[in-house]
Amino acid sequence: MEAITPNDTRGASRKALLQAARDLIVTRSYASVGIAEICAQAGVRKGSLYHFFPGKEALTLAMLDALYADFERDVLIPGLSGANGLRARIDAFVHAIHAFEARMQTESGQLPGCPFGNLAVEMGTHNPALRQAIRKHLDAVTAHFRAVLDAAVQNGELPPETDTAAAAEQWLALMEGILVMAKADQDPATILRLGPALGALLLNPTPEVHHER
Amino acid sequence: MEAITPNDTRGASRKALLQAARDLIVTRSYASVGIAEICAQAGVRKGSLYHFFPGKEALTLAMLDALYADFERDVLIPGLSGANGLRARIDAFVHAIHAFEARMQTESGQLPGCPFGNLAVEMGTHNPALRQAIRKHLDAVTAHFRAVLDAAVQNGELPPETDTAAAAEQWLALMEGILVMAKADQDPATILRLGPALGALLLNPTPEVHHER
DNA sequence: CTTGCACTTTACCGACCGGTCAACTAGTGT
DNA sequence: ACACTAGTTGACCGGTCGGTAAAGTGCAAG
Repeated sequence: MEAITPNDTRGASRKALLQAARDLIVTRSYASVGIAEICAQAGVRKGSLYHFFPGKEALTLAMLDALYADFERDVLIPGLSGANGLRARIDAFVHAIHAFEARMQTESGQLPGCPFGNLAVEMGTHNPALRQAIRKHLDAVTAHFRAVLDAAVQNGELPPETDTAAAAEQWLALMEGILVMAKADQDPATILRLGPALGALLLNPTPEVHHER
Repeated sequence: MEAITPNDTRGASRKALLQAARDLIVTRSYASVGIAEICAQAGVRKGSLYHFFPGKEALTLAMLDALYADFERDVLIPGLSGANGLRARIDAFVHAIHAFEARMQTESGQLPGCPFGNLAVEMGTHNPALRQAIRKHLDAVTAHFRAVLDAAVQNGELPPETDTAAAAEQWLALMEGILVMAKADQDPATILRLGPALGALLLNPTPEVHHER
């Protein structure tokens, strides 16, 4: 018999490795965290890691998938769908991000910024596999933003000719930039201070857009 | 006799080390570049590096000072002061950044993004000395942006009640975000595609600003 | 009882990490 | 001629890196 009780110890080491990799890499960086440290934190021997994953990169890829799933469930969807109206949704999203970063700083002593943006910056120039995986997750975030903007167009809160795809991309870019600044400050207040810029960017009729992509 | 001819070989190794550190760290990352590699690229033995610098961190700090000086001279000042009018200056700045990133990609095969933002992201959570040095350089960039915005207020292009300090910070945040996205894409076209967001953000009367800093 | 398999454990690999050291070289001022 | 010094050199340090290999463990199906 098999797979009837998935909630036993089967896969416990695998999960512990994914969680340890997440905790360490998110709060520091890919290169500064070693296999040995991940194994120690997970309470697993190195050989077991290589039983479940071909190597550090594959472990990180799997960790990012799980991280995005949790981020979508815990931050993205609740933060964007709670309120009604575009401005309220943007504000709610900013506060959801602020709460996430502030909690991380309380728990780990560090304000991590955006885990995906961080990895994109660190590995963008010399690890194509990781870069493309991150790119996919960022596109998924953009799709959520666009859905919110499309709803605002439907409501008449934004003019019907709004290029919601372009605006969603700008939304993500500004959010990433805000988190870079907050990380440089190591201060979650930076998120609240810069947050209003999102409203200024998204609630105004965007001038001529060169739609090239 | 001394210091009458600073253009001889005195300090040549030091300069070569700074340049090698810049080339390697800017196109990759701090952690992925080793002392040995920097020395090899500079044509200098390891012992000499430790004659001029106490260690890797100090070398990086000095490299960042030189990098900011060049960036200010070659990109910031020409890009911001050339044209007249706020919109034209923003556009010129975007194109200056685009040109810089496109040239870097041609020369080194990699689109590096913002070197300061990159280091802030990589070291922000676990190297306070580097983080604070980067914070200073980012503040210096913000001051340049603010001067441009103040001139626009003087011209009447922006309303007199504009909070130029806040707007300059938003300008930097959005620029950093655009460069994160461009690095994730490894495509300079992303800078031009997202560039118009800067105009949308800065040329509109920013709504209520919680001035807390 | 035995075979097979998923998983674990431990010892080990060569390469590289940042950093140290003492000896040496060459140019300078006295 | 001499001493001083800034700069250079190459050998060396302990520690860590990501990754490998082989033996061992426990459990479940036949």
